Amino acid sequence: MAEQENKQSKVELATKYDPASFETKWYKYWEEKKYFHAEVETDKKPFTIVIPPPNITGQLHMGHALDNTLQDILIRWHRMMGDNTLWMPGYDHAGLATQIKVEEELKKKEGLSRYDLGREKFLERVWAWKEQYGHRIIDQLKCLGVSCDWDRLRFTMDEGCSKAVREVFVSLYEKGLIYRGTRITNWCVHCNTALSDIEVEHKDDAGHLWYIKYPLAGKPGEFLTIATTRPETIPGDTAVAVNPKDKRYGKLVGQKIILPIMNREIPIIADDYVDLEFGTGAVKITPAHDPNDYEMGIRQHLETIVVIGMDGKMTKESGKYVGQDRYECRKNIVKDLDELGLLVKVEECPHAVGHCQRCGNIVEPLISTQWFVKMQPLVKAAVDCVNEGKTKFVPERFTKNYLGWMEQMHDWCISRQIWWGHRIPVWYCDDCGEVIASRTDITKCPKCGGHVHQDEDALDTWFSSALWPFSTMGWPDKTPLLKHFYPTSVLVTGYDIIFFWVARMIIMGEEFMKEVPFDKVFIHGLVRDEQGRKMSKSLGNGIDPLEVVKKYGADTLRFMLITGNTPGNDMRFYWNRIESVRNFANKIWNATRFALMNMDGYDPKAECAPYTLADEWILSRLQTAITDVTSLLERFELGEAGRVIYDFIWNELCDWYIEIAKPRLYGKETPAAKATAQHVLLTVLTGAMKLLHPYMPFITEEIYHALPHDCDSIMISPWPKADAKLVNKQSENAMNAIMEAIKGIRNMRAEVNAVPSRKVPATLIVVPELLEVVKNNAAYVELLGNVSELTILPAGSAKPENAMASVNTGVEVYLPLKGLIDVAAETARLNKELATLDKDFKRTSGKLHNQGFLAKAPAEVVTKEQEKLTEFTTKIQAIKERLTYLQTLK
RNA sequence: GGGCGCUUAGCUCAGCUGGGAGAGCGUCUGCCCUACAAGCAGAAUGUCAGCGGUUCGAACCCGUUAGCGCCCACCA
Repeated sequence: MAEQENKQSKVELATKYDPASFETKWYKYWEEKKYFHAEVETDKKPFTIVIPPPNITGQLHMGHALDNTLQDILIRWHRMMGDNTLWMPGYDHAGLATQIKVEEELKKKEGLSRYDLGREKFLERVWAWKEQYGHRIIDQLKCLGVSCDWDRLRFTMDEGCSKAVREVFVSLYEKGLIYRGTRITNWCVHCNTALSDIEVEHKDDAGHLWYIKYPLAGKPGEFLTIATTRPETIPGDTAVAVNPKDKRYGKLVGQKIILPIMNREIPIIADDYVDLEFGTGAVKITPAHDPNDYEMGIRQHLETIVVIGMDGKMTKESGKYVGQDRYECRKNIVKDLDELGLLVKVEECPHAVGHCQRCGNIVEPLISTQWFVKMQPLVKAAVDCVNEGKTKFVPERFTKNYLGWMEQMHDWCISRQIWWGHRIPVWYCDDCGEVIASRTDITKCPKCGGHVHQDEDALDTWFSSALWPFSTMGWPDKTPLLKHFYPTSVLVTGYDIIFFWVARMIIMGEEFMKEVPFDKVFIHGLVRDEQGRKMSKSLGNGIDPLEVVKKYGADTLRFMLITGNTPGNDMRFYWNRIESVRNFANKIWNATRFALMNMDGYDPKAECAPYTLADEWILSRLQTAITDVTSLLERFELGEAGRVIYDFIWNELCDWYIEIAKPRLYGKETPAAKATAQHVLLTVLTGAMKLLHPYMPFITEEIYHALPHDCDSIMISPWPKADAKLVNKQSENAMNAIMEAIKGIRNMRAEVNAVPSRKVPATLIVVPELLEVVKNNAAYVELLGNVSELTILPAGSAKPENAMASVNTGVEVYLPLKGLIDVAAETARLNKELATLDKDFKRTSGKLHNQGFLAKAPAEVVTKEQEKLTEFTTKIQAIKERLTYLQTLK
């Protein structure tokens, strides 16, 4: 029997948990077995997630690790639940970001700009770059263990996604929801392109407010003082405005001013926009360089003079400043005004200045011709569906964020003056001037047959991202995939891209699918460094997830990222938390080693003895864990669910059950008893591994295979279901009482520094309802309390003399430590306990004497309080008796 | 100018629909006991930011104040 060839017990596990030795192996195994792949199974419930596509420029960072672990947990859990589970992966061409990267490389290696190469050649380079690096992040994701359906890997610029982009663009154009217009927009003079509003980051700059005298025309020596933060735009002024209600300036409206330096006459006008309180109440108007002035220019029919060019340098309209950088010009103009005696004063004026999200340079509002999406008609459906709860944000507070942003959204500038991306599918006829938006490329004008040329610009990257939930599933074709898996179940992403991405997906989903793209939006926070700072390249404080995986394993990183924080909140990365999770993995590892060491002769069909109290208890606890974990996962409380699993494995299974089961497993009882213990241990360990699998896929798979198992992989094994027949509150209560008694013994032993090698006798005095069960399980107390001689007496029995006492629920414990009792210390200890109990007693008793409480509190709460009161009373009485007794020893 | 979040043990954070304050790390004590020293057993430590309210009962709900942080916003 010793050498019986058991398929399961021959697997040897190393003494220490070494994730590197098996993680790669299992990932390959899963891929080979096609476990990640999903086909449409119409008889099953679909569960779908589309990945937030990482950029091809990207390296995996902690944000990705968190985001994808969250998704993987949900995906693996649902797959085990038997759902038809699809995780659609892909990556993003990241237009501007990638272009900048390739341009930098080109500059560095060959000293060339993209213009030197020309569009076609440059794009070849970007595609080459994409081929070389694009897959890097995918491979990195695999190291984390994510179970995406890689057979369906998509790219925002692949044929299908491009087709969807064209369809959406042309369709919106035909509906009049995309238009081309010349207006003031955010312009990055460094990246040389227009930007949408949200690509501009507003940061407070330590600016100045310059007060400048503008001479009144025909009234020598008279001035109107204006205040400005941007003196370099003075050459472009075409008016000075005051508020019509402003009594100070009323009579000046209609008069002219001589624009300093330019010596050009401009009118003084009245406009409600002007704030009476700010500055001097008179404001210079530069329609070409300020969004508000631009609006006013239109209202008031003002001239528009462009003095800052698209390159950020002053134009010839600025006169002598031509060619100067805008900030160089600012200094010079201030200096010149000062010399002219027109500078009144300068004030500190911190104000928000827009910076380019990509390059960090200050964005310039400039007039250019761009393509826009008209948002107002699209917003309503996207707002309604959220208000109606068709899409729910988790945590809920982000709903308000979303709705607030939607309400005040301006039209979306979608054209970019870049080459890498989806080229705008619009052609212009050189002959008749016809503008043609087309789903397919055209070579001549459909109207006059004339020559056509395509719009030079590319689309905002987020335009294609907005279609991701359905473009990846084959839209605009009516595919079975789309029919079955759309809308997706949940979208997992950080709060930082709700506006960029989530909002736009909802808008496009509603418009083109007439359905929300996802039922739930699960929002998480940022991973910060130990000091709470954002991880960034410039700070150099980023921690490479792959480094963590290499040192500690993907499972450890995953579990650490998910636990100990709450959905939607930022978290900090702590190496010591990594270590503590690694210790947890090691704990599991060794518990499994222990189980395997004691599986000799294990036969699942062997005759078993009846369950012991500990068996009933741990099986009952497992059912509770299953119920709790499942319901927490349903509510997206992944951190709490993780904690429940951790506690169950470490504190209940390892600390108590395994210890208690040892004698049976060591064969110190009957073979049937051993078989039972083996069976229960395996059942519970396997159940726990299943619960843990979504969090720690690798170690659980390794262990699953080491133990007797039913499936080829834990990841396709069924998710545990709580068995009501195994829930046993009575056993739990009895076991709790015994555990408390053991703790009492341990506590007292520690007080007197009784070394484990020295066994001590003990006496238990037990209430009637527990007497039987404690007697039957005296062995637990002897074993874990390290007791030599255990005496069990019914309540009311005479208490042992010269003994330390510990009063627990239902069980009093006495350690007769001959001559060892330190009466003073013992008295102090008991007094302290008494004080705590006294407080508890008073609070509980107070409640029970409160008519309001008795009348209004739920019956079960009242009952519970009554039970507590009895407990406290008994304990207090016992302790008091001891104290009296101790007095006699003095 | 709006909106949101946070304030709980020395540190980092949990505490889910109100009903006896928790974890990890750190600290202290004792242990290499045949799964695990990446471990075991035990211990200490909290006016749950302040104030007011609702309630029989508040860390939790409402109001308010303070500190910190974030997001949005076209007042030069």
